[in-house]
Amino acid sequence: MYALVDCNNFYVSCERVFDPSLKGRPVIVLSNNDGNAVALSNEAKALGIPFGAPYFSLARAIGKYRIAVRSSNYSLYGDMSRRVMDVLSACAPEMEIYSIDEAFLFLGGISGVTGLGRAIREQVLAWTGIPVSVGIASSKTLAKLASRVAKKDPALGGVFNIAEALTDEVLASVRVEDVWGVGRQYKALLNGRGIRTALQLRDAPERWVKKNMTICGLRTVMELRGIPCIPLEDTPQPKKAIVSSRSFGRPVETLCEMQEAVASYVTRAAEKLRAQRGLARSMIVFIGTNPFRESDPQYSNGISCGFPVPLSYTPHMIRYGLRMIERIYRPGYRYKKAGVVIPDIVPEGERQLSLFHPPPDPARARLMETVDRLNREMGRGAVRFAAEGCGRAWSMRRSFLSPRYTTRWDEIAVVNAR
DNA sequence: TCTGGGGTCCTAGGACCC
DNA sequence: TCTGGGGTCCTAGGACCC
Repeated sequence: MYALVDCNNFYVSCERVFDPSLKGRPVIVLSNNDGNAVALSNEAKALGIPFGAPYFSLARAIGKYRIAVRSSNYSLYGDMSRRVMDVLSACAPEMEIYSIDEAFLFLGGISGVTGLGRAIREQVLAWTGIPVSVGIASSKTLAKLASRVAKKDPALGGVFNIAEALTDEVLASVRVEDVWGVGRQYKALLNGRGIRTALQLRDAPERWVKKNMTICGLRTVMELRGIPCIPLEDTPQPKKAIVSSRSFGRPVETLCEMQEAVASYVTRAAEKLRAQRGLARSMIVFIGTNPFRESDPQYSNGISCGFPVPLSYTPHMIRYGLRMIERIYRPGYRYKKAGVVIPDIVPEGERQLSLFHPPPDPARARLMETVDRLNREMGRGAVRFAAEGCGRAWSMRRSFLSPRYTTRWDEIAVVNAR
């Protein structure tokens, strides 16, 4: 048996733990750069605010319904996620952390799984303040579906074991696009064939599914039939690619500012790279204007560059990045976004040396270790490269940011100010 | 003034090899 | 008169997830 534990409205719940005045009110949390609503409290959902609505389009509703707004506070959400996962890891022999707010548990020969689900829910709530929904079933896809049902039906008390219900009725009540693995394109394809519910997808012909939805779609169907096909991945795999990109808080026009931004993104990507003990064989830099401003002249471009030897040394990578941005930058445009991709990572232990280049310098490796440790312990940006710039007027907007309650001493919650 | 960021996997087709 | 079979690697594009 598998359980899926899913935090309810996770970002909103994190904000509420430290700001109880948000309880019972409609609350939305915005994406980076205060772009779109990416988390909504139940009260906000009830007002009909759609997931992903652009912030500027919500101005009227926010005033009218006194909706509380927060910018994304990933320092806070990341730390709260770690706390939730810590609690969960003690509840089952095997666990897969699936996303910042979800984990699969493997409940192999455990009896009384529904009771265990209730205990897990109570413990997470008591120890972290985060409410969760628990779905239990014989496959991961069904467990996901069960947790959705648990979240939607308050009578279930947050826990639903699909084995204790009439499975056909449950599956008939779930729309096909709400099945894990069915997105927009497959919804259209399936609807066109008259398949509208999870039950109909479960009973669809295997050959047709394999042909039209690849082996992944077939796995989904088998999982809906209760046959587990998607294994639990209990050890996190190192990333095969690393991306670091951001939209700008305001349009950027000068090469100088673009270079600052690219240097910052390279720095961040290199940090992630070293964290997983990887080396970059190549790097891509891309830039673009704002496609939503159709009246503006549009330009976007990317450039890729292979390194003579794999590396993770930030100053060298910045030097490449600056050269690359010079090649694709064109004056006269209002740029909205830039980013850096490391598409092919090699493990540090498999470093291929070159006859024509000096071997890696241990002093440089120590320097990077020290920089990473300082930034880890004292907060990101404690040590920066000059190329990243100082003013950084282009950096992202976060107008409604809550304090980093759990990771910065100077922002810790105050219980009673008097 | 105004629309996010970071990932994964699968398939088809072409180049190339013996 | 007549021209196979099997395999790998790479890339682009498309689907999905949170």
